[in-house]
Amino acid sequence: MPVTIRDVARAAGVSITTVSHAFNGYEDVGDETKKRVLQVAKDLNYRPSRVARSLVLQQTQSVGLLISDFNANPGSNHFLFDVLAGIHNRLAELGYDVTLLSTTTARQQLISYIDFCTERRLEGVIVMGMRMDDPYMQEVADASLVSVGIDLPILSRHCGYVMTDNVGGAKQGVKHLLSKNHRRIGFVNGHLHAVVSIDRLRGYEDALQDEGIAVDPELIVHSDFLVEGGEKATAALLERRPDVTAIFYASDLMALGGMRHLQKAGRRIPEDVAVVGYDNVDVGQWVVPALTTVGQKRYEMGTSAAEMLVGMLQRKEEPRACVLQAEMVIRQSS
Amino acid sequence: MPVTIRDVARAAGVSITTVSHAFNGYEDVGDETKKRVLQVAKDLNYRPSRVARSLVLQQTQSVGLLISDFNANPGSNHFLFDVLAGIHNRLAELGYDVTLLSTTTARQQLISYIDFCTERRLEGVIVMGMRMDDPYMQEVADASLVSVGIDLPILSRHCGYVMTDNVGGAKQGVKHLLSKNHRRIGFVNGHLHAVVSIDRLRGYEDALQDEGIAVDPELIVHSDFLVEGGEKATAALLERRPDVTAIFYASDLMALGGMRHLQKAGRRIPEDVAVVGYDNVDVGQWVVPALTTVGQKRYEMGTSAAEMLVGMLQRKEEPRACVLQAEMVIRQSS
DNA sequence: AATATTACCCAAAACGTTTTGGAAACGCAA
DNA sequence: TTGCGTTTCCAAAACGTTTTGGGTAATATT
Repeated sequence: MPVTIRDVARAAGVSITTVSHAFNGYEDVGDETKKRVLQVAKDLNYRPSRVARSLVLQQTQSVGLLISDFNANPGSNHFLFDVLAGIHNRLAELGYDVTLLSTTTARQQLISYIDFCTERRLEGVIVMGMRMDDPYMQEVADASLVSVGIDLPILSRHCGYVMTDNVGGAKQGVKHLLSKNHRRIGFVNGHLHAVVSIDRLRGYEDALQDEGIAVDPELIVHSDFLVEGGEKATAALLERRPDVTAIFYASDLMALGGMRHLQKAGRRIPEDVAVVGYDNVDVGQWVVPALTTVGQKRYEMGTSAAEMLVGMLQRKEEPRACVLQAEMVIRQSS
Repeated sequence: MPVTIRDVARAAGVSITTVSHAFNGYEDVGDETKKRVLQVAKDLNYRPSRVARSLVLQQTQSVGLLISDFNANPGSNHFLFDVLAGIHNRLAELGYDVTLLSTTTARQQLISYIDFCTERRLEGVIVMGMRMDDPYMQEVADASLVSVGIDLPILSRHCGYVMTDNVGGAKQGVKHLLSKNHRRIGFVNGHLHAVVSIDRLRGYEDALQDEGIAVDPELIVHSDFLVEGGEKATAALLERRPDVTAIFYASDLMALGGMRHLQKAGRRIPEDVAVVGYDNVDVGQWVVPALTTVGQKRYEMGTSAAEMLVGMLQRKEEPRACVLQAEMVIRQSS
């Protein structure tokens, strides 16, 4: 149905070789014929088939975007979408197509994500929204497929990653609190099998130690990154140490839950207890008081991942770890 | 580099025809050979090339997902992401790949989105996040490419759409307010060149008329769907009609802005002024008081769009308008 | 014994490109 | 005349599949 290079060749009275050459900037086609071919092609609305092109060139110029399980990440959609936008836009600029792929897809069809990619001859893949304990992690780790992970610190022969500096970010958040003269600062962390939790704990400890303050284990409590969890964790923390003057949360959602509990318990924010979250979710600017938080450069994470991937693809660059700085967003809760 | 059907054929000592037949469920291959071929294929890690397959079959089994300009929709990311998840998941189940595409991509490379799709031999396209006055709209309208729009009420020979019932939704929102005995209900609408604004106005009017209440033009004010706009519009409305007892907003963001102003102005919510929004953004459940709103079934919009598209593709179904019911989410602000 | 049927298998063409290795035509120098 | 460079063009192979239209041998039917 669609018009082929052969149609153009026939209509212009030349060979398909000539048409191909005219399109691809070869020098061995006369000015006169070149103009004619191009005109005919335009008239016929000719568009070269990428699939035929991919077949002969043995490269598809397209990469996969693996988003783990789409619905498994409630509350982090804003994050994923911004990163996705960055990935797509940069990749488009660089001439690559991006094909969506989720682990549910693969599971539904009982196919590994590697198989999915090789069938489609995807040249690389960017992975995001995946937890370290996801069974697919092993696959991306050992794969010979070129890949870069978002917030997945695995570095291997063909696999780089980009993430934000979580220890630095947490450190900034706590330092901010310290600068407001808080000394008994609670920390509500996420579960410890998440990489970010470990790093943020490090940042928390580092900030205190820089100031010569001993880390008090009673001030640290673990939760699950979500609102309810933050609420309960805050209750537990207040029970144990009613004298905290500030709480640093490893996620905004937990901070939101925490603020809810604090307000119920009659503590004013920030006068009685200051609150700092982590993630810079949209919600943060609409709660009262607006939430101080440390945010990630989401869009930039996407563009960086895109650039790293094509670097590995085109210039055979080594996979590396790209860590971006976090950015403090100071609002009214602290 | 990757292993081809020829490699398998050679290793199994059969022709490529036989390998192809063995893989595709033909009956004319012996049990013995079939088993051998499959085993060899597995050993060699053979994966049939989709691009070769697409070329000969003349169909790619993949569709485009056009997201207008990615960054042009601040605040509606959550919406787009959920829809995207629905689209992708359903499409994957139905055996289609989805390729990302934004109008910025096309603009960058000075290529129309139609050309983008035909070059890649995409079989159809789902369009979302686009405004009716976007210059690309004309293209999707006259395109011969099979397509379905999200929240884009254009119906043509090859083009269907899915959207939520905005007049019904607005009607529900206002009826809810009426049921709480409010009689002077303000309406902060979006700009009128957005289709949804016109429908929501209709719903507002219908609800009042059903109750025998005259529509008072002084109670209606236009804004821009965003927070600041809602804030100003609310100020203007209160100025003009200080006696309103409830306000219905055409977007949650405007409602958020409105609540901010109301609280500044010393009006209690919902005691003095009840508030109902539209969209069910995540934020809504975290502000105090939590925002009553009318929401769209975002994920379901995605799956519906996916189903409509493959219906048109595979069963030659006629393009149709699929309108989903809105759902009231009642919280504390009303 | 001849013929029809069945069960397996395969060669070759096709899909729409790119690229290689010339060929034809021409001008120019020997 | 011959030989040689240029310029402009093209035929054919290749990419990895699917599908058509057989073919061969063994078995069943007459």
